[in-house]
Amino acid sequence: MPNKESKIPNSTIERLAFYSRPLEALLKSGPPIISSEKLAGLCGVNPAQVRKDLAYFGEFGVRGVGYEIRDLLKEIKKILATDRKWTLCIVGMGNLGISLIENENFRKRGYLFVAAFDSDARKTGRQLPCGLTIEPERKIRELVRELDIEIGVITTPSRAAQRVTEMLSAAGVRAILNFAPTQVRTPERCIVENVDFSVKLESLVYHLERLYKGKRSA
Amino acid sequence: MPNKESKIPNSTIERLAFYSRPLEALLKSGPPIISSEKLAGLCGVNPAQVRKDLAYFGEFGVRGVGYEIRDLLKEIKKILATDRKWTLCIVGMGNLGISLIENENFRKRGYLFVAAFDSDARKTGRQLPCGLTIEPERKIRELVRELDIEIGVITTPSRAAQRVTEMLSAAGVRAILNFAPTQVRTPERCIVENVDFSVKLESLVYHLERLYKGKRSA
DNA sequence: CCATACATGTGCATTATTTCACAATGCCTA
DNA sequence: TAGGCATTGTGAAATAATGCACATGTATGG
Repeated sequence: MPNKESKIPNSTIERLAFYSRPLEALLKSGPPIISSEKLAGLCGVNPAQVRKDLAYFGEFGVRGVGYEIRDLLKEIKKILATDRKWTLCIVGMGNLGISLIENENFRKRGYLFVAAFDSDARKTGRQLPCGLTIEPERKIRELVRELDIEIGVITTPSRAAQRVTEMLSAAGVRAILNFAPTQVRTPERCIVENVDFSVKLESLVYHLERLYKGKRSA
Repeated sequence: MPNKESKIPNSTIERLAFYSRPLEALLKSGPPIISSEKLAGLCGVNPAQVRKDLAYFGEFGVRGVGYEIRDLLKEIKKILATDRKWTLCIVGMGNLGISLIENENFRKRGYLFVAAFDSDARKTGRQLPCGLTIEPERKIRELVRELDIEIGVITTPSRAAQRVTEMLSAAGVRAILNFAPTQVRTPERCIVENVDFSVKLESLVYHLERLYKGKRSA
């Protein structure tokens, strides 16, 4: 693995994650080999794209044959660093927070929620179905260190997101997944990814609207 | 508005939605005017990008001055077609489904959930806090027509996503927002947007891992 | 009424990403 | 062991997105 990795598009990384979905499904019930063309078809992308994305990281296929699904999946997981466990905490135990922490998919993929926080005193102390107890926000610092938490997930209202970001990164969290529909600024070396549902919705209605009124522009 | 719109990048559309967040906040408590530089700063993008994104749709600013926040927001909403109400339904009333349907942000932005479906007979008939009753999936066809539902939101497990997509699009839904971590194929003229949390998480851990091991590649 | 300051709108260069198209290469069969 | 088939890996072309830099136009102050 040379330093070819210097400039890998972020979209490649997201696609790798994306490829792994159908691969996992095929692992159970499919043939042992898949071609870039088949995989591309399943993911709705171009076959050359699949090959190029993989080529950034090595040669995983066999010419004239294809990719062994089992191996390919293992390689992708190694690349993405999902071949190990990650410890997470979540801040903001509203409906969304609860749905994430109870979501089996995360656990299955090695993302372990080990702490849950909320600022609301009526919620703290309550035990969740997954076994965790909701802690007050002031314990963030202590627990992040004690439990060696690497990633923080924010599911608070927008107005709290910046404050929580600062608490988390000050406590030593290295990355943040932010569900609040607001841009958070991170001090120093802390990575953020935003997930904003309504941005997707708005992109959807934009396109919808153009379809209604005949696409009479071309 | 000429046919300049023929080839507008999708990223422009998503950014427009993105710009509207800080604008809404500023509307309440800020000055009435903003420059592309300020807005860009708030959104973490390049000022020229902001101007170019807007320029696809018209001239909304005043040279030497900036953009009037109130007007700009109105224009963006017009562009995105969020200046009107949209009717939605949701399929899959697990934790995630509930958190979406109860989310006030959607209602405030004009996205109205008017029906909720689930295939589980233990859930159907139950009334939600928002007032809706969970309906069985077989009523999708009937209710989509009756209530003139334009957008379907899928929060089912992966294995059900494709089936539900087909039911929705057959019933006449024009667009689908899919939260299941799987690629759905839409028959004909139905638009899909996917929201996949774990893809974001995996992109996050990829970058995290590279930071740990010194970025000794450049 | 002119000069100055400021910020937009935009042509163009730059950079990034995607796709094509084909040489390289491993499998299989005879 | 050679020849044919299939599919990868990859340079080079095409396409797309971003950012610069400046001409254009507006407001303001003397």
